[in-house]
Amino acid sequence: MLFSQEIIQWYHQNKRDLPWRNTTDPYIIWLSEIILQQTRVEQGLPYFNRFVAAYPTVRDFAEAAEGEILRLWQGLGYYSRARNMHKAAQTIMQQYDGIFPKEYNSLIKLPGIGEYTAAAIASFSSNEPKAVLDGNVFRVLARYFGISEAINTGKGKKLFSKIAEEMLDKANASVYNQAIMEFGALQCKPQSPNCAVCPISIGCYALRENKVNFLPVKIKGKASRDRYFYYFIVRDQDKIAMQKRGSKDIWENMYEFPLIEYPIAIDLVQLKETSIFRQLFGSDCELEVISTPKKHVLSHQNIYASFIEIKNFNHLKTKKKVWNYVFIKDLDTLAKPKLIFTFLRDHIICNN
DNA sequence: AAAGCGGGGCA
DNA sequence: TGCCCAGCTTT
Repeated sequence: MLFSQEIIQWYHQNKRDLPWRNTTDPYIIWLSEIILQQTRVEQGLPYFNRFVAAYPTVRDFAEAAEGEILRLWQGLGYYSRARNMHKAAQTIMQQYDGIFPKEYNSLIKLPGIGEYTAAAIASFSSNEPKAVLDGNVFRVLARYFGISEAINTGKGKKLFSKIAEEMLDKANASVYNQAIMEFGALQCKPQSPNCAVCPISIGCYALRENKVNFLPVKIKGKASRDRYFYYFIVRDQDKIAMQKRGSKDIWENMYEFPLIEYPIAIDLVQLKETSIFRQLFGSDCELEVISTPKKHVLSHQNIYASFIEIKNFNHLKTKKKVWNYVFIKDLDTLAKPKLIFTFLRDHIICNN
């Protein structure tokens, strides 16, 4: 049997029942696809359900506030996805009269939609014959055909893209695309794939040559860099100082406590002597360490975060005019990075 | 072409 | 620990 037909048959027998598979509505499929970028199905599933409930139509999404969307996205990571979705939804209201496009060539122009996502939405919603190429497809193709070209170079992507298009069952693009991804996720897994019961083990290069654990090939990225964050808990009765992060760094537009970032790890005495600390808090307040340096790992950074409460703080004696104080009861309406909302939860300042 | 962007799960 | 996950955008 043909490669594509074997994969499709396997899919019909082994597929998971996932909510976004019961529709051809491109809006719903878009929600699921953006959420699932670089994200496991189990992690994304509860977010998908929340977004469908909160924004049943693309109009609802477009009319929401960015802060509300980010709050719903809180904890999922790669927050530019949420900001780009908001822009895309507004573009669809303006340029497509609120009708979510199904054509690859229209989808690819929307913010946050790249080649993979455009192919996925187009094929799932209207069976347009565009092959998806995600981490699963790279792995299945690399192993089955024995492709040792790296998957994260321009040359490699071009090569794999060509093979993916050749293997696509053009008359059944929707089912085939979902099938090969599901096959990669459940059967041809990164670690310990289930080669013993694989329907395409005959013909698999990697199994034959004992290279399953060496394919696909990926060029390693740069090592993570270390950053040292000193967060300050500044209370004013039933309020607490919060600030919104800017652009060109992690967690854009999300909220955190007043922060001093320092290039190296330092202790409280050194911290109080820094000019930035004096500008923010003066020199006659007391500090109490609430949480000693906690390592927060991102894909490309290690953040060592300390949480320090400022006592006896008189803002009138500093150059900084006023902090943005937020009622503690309103904290849960703000979108915060994981590092911040877990701190709040663990110290019972608010639930999330 | 390479870097930047989260958070979680698993061996 | 290192690697990977239904990748995209910016530099």
